[in-house]
Amino acid sequence: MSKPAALTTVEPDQDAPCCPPLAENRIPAETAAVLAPAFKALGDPIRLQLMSMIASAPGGEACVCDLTPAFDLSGPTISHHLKALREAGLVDAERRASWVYYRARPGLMRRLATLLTVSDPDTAQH
Amino acid sequence: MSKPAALTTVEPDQDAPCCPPLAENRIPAETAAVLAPAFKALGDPIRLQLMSMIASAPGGEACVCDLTPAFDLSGPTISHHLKALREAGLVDAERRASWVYYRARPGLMRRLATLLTVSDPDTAQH
DNA sequence: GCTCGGTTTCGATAACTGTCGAAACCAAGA
DNA sequence: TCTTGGTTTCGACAGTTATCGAAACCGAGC
Repeated sequence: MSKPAALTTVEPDQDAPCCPPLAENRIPAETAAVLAPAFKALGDPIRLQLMSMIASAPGGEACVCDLTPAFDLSGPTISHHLKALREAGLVDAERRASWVYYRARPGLMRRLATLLTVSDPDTAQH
Repeated sequence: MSKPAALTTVEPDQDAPCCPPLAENRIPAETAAVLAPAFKALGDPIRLQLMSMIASAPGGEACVCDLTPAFDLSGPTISHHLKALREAGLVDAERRASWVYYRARPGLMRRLATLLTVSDPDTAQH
């Protein structure tokens, strides 16, 4: 590994063919291994809020300089959480001038949402 | 605490009014604090598979005796993971005769799915 | 009541995570 | 080039988690 110059976005098979809901078929171990890290990344209140702030930001992107002061945490700690979201493939980072902007990657989010989809009890047809 | 007789199902505000998608409004800290533990519970490959096996089981319920041998892990370890899902409010457990059956709680799952919903790029109207 | 099979709890241990301050890095401007 | 402000990385520490074997628990059946 030749020092990938920071801000790398690891993407866990971002564009894989989308998965049927969790409740329809037993998901294979490989799929679980790929998707669990994304849920794990969302499994922290700070990261969940960060994700929401980024995804709901006007223009679809949020500056770290806006994210950091929204929490009672140090800069390094916020950076650490953002890195976790990045490595989970949930967000992308881009540096422009002095600031770094984060943007949500809807692909994986959509895949997770589909996985959790539960058939409506009324329209269910097992 | 007077020994709650095992198999307690802690439910994190299961029937709270459902939340708008993560990408539409910045979610408040309280909501994040309530929902993050559920994502965290799904953030482990074993638990994700367990959840899938339970939710997709015929009749909507799965016996621990069927779940345990599906993994190369000890009984106590599987029980530990099931407890995590229980405490996250994702599943319910019921003992019938000698066996314990697990059943998915669709309410919270639906809430999580809604939270992750991303508006389709085509039909988006920001 | 005693035993037995299934399941959970307990106690221990190794590995991981969240947090911080210090240091390094990077782009902009003086 | 030097400084400055924004961001990430490093190193450390406390708290949490995954895993196991042993022990306890709980119904069923003898």
